Amino acid sequence: MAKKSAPRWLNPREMKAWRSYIIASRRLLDALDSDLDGHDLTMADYEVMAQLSEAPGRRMRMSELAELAMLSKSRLSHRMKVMEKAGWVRREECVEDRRGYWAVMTDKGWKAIVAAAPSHVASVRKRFIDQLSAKEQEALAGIFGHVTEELREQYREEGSDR
Amino acid sequence: MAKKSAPRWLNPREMKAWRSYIIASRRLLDALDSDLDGHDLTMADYEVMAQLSEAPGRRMRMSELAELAMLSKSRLSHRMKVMEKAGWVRREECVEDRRGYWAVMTDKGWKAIVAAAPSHVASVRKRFIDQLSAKEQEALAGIFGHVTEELREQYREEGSDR
DNA sequence: GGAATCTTGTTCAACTTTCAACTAAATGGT
DNA sequence: ACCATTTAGTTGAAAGTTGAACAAGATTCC
Repeated sequence: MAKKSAPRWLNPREMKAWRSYIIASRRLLDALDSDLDGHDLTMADYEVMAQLSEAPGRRMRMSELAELAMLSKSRLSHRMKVMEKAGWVRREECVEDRRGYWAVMTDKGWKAIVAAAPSHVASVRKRFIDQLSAKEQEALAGIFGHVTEELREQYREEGSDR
Repeated sequence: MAKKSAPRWLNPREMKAWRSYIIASRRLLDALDSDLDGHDLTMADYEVMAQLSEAPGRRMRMSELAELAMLSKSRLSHRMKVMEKAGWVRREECVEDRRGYWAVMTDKGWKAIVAAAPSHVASVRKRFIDQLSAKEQEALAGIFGHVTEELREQYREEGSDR
């Protein structure tokens, strides 16, 4: 990336945008994670459980779940083992594609996520969403929607050669 | 947190702001990290090196460095061991406070960060900053500056009892 | 001066994540 | 039908992270 040519450093405005973004993000994510402590969940595990809870039948193929929760297959596999031990999920062999498995949320898992959700949402509100005006929320959605879109496009362009 | 009372779920606008923010952030950070691969650096290590490179004499006390790079002391300690082995930094006993150490950037470390910086900045630009208009950059700085400020305040309030 | 307390930084053990290797089943072309 | 390739998912080892416990030096306060 950027093999030659004089580097264009960030000007003060750009630098301020970038720094305040990463600093706030790290602190925010840390705070949200630590708010979840009481429920024996990390943000990543919460995300897995939340996605699964919304799937029809509260079940989903491992790959799809990994995709939605933005985890590698390997990572999901390891986390599932832990959550399975905790009795929150179960894995079921998939009949249609016998290489695959279903991740299935158990009743206990459902109870756990239902118990955690209100406090997590409250935490997201308090630390972030309620700090923003409606206008700011819309601006944010616009900005980050665009960033994701662009990343996807860049990925398509570079995708092969990285 | 939020012991009782009906949970206020996120409305669509709020949800969209929140989701697009975390999704974009995860993908963005992943992309930036993978752009750094070629320099044998992670974002966290880059941050450590960058901070150190800007300190007077390119040296800083471990605690201060941990603070600025937003790492726990333990984590920094471990990373330093790795970077020391790579010859990028050195630890020196501190005379003024004999419990402490100086993290000192070596010439080799300086060369490494100088080599990595242009491509990292280019990557931040391409993936993020250059995607934003000046107005958006300012909006972002405002929003996240405020979030950090508020988190700091919340921490002061809760700080003791968590 | 000295006991209690705080701070600095490391270490150990437990846990989590990554990366590459692997099995087994599905798909596709000929 | 057959072989090559792709896809689903797991595994094991190595690397990274966390958090509590710790040693040793600083500070405070009497």
